[in-house]
Amino acid sequence: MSDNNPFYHDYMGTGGVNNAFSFFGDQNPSIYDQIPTNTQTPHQDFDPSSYMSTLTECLHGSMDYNSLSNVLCSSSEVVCPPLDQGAEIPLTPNSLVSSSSSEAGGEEDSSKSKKDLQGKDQCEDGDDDKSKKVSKAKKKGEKKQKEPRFAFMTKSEIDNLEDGYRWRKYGQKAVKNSPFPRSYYRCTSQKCSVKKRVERSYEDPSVVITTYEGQHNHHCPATLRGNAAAAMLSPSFLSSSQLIPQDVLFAQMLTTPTNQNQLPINYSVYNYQQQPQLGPEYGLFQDMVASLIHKREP
DNA sequence: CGGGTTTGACCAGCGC
DNA sequence: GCGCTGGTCAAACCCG
Repeated sequence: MSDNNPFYHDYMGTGGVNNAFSFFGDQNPSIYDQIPTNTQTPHQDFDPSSYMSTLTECLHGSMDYNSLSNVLCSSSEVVCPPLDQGAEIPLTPNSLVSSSSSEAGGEEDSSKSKKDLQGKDQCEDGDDDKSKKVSKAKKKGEKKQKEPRFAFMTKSEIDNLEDGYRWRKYGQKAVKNSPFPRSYYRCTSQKCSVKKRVERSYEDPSVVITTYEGQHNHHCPATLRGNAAAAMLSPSFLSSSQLIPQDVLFAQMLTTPTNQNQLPINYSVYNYQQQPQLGPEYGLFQDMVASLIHKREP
C-alpha cells in the first residue's frame, strides 16, 4: 500500500517516522537554526513500540501530560523543561505548540471565558456600537493566560478533521506568508471553552495543521459516534478509525515546549503512517488526541 | 426558526 | 508612537 501512496515517498523516504518531520523546517530553517541537531530528528534509536506503550499509559490516565513529556523527551534526548508554564509561544506552521498541564485546563478558563462573557454581557449594558467594541477590551495589566495547547499535523484532503466534538467556526484569517487562511473554531458545548485552529501548511498544502487550545470539560458528544471515551478504548475502535476520515494518510503530533529563554524546541511525539499493519496504532493516535482535548474526570 | 458560516471591523500584543 | 499581525466579535447570510 505504501508503494501506492505518494505521500509515503514524499515524507517517509529512507528515514522512517522521523524523516516525516523534515517538511517542517526545510524552507524555513529559522527555528532549526537554533535547535540542536538531535532535536530535529528524534533519536535514531527511536522505538515506536515504546512510544506506544507510553501513550497507552497516558490514555488510560495512569500518566499525566508532564510525565508523558518527560518520557518522550528523554527518549528523544531532547532537553525538555516541564510543560507547566502555559508559556505563550508564537504558533506558526514552523512552531507548533503543546504547553500542556494536567491541571491548567480547568483553572485557566476563567480569564479566557471571562473575556468572552465580558464581551457578551457588556454588550447588553452598552447602548451603542462604540461601547460594544470598547467593552471588549481587556483590563490593562491583566495578562492574557494561555490554555494548554497542542498541535498535530495530518495529511488530509479535509481541512476540518472529525474528532468527535462539535465545533462552531467563529473566524477566519489570512495568514502571513501563506496562501491558505486559518480557521478558528470553538467547541459548541456551552460550558466548554476549547478552541481549535485549522490551517494548511504553506510548505505542503496537503498537510493540515490543527491546534487545540484547552481541554474539554465534557464528554465527546455521544450521539456522534457513540460513547467515544469508552468506544475509543475498545479493540474494535482501534482498528476501525472512526473519528478521522479515511483519507488521513499521515498524522504527526508535535509539541513545542520552551526553555528558560523561550526558545522553541520542536520534537516529534508521535507519527502515524497509514499502513494496513498500523491500523491499531492509528486508532491509538486518535485516542491520544481525544484524551488530550478531553478533560479527565478527577 | 435555530444553528452554523462568512466576513469586515475592532482590539491587543509585539517589534521597530 | 506606529504599523503589523493574530485573535475575536457580531451582523448578515445561508441552510436544513
